[in-house]
Amino acid sequence: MGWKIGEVLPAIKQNVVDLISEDELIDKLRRKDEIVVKYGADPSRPDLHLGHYVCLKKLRDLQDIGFKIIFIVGDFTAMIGDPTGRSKTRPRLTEEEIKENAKTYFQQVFKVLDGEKTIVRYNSEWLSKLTAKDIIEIASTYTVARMLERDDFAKRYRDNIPISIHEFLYPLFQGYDSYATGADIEVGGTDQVFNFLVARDIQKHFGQESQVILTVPLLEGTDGRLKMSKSYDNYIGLTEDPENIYGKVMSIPDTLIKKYYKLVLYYTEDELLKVEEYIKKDPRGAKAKLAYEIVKLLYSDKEAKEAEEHFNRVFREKKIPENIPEFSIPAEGKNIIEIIFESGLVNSKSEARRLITQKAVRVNGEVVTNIEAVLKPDNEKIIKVGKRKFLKIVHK
RNA sequence: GGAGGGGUACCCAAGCGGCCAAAGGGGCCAGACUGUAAAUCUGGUGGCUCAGCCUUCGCAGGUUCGAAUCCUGCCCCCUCCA
Repeated sequence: MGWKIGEVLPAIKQNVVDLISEDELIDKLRRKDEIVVKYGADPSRPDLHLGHYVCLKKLRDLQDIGFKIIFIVGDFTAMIGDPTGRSKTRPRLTEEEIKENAKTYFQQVFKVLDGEKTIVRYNSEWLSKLTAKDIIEIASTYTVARMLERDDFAKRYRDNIPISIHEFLYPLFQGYDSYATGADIEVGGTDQVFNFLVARDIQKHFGQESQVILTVPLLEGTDGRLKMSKSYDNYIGLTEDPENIYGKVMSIPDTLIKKYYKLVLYYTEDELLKVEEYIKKDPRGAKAKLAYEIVKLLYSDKEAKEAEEHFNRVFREKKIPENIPEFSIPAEGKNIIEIIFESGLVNSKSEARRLITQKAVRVNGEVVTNIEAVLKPDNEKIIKVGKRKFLKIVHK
């Protein structure tokens, strides 16, 4: 069949940071009819966010070109548990939990990738069969000095923060995954370059052609500083409801607007020039359009419209939202603190008390100042806590 | 294996017998100002039956009227030597 390199290459390179190396890629395209693309996923965290989307989108590009996507679920490492960092041991997952996570995982993944054409493999298939002898052979391909080149290892070593021996094994096993699947290309975020390079050496060691590395930029989260991640709580989840996605996009700093247009909406350079003008003229408008388009991308035009209407209603016009969770109280009434605690709006009664003291709680628009206040379900009452938590009081 | 240093709240980090629910910073929450932007200012940030009480300073005991602070044992981390 043969690839039209002139057409394929620009598509491959769009929104890519590292391509190691272009020559090798071209060489592979010339020689091979089937190009295997590997993507590794961590099943211990099944919630995907926009940061993952950037990567998945790139995989989709490659899938549309006609490459074969192999999606590897890292169930083996998830079962062992990877205590990266100081004292936090990652949860060890059982087989059932992994299967369960994988299910929700792929519901999200196949919003972007074509499920029919994607091959899913679990790395326990081959990793659990390795013998001590095999593992020593794999480990011998790398030196401690080279391992310490990895950014986070280097930093921890320098700062006297412990590094466990087995942590050195993970990059090696990831590399072995590439060998086991015969990967021609591996795709991931820029923070993966080191691991991907290890894979090249391991493939070579076992007499296989080295994979080409393709990395996409990391997307900063809603705080505008750190990469989007669940543990920084700055993420926009792919399965969050439209209202939340819209709201969260609206809360990103202006400096990020263009990047989101580029990486999530895949605007071309020409289009981005226009976006830049738009941002300069009307930053809020540019961001609202971004929020709209992202919801549309993940859901539909209809839901994007609704999310926008909801947002404008609640945050611009300061009106109450259309759908408010209800909480029933008995006819004789109930203390305000108990209401907002028991309904789950806050985590403790102390917190409820604090918020009232800070004038953050309103009933029908009136600031509540009295901690002792008792509400009765006689007429319609809407409680508002902070900027975005609402509760409707109903009779039991 | 030997010698020394260290484990404090979400994170970093002070405290080293009572005035410590524990300084300071970051983060986070709330309020003001806004465009749910940035910047800035203010307050808050263990729990509860909240002017009081209860639980927290690696874990378990002990000394004391009283311990995060002193003693003993254990666990973990770091550095140097081997």
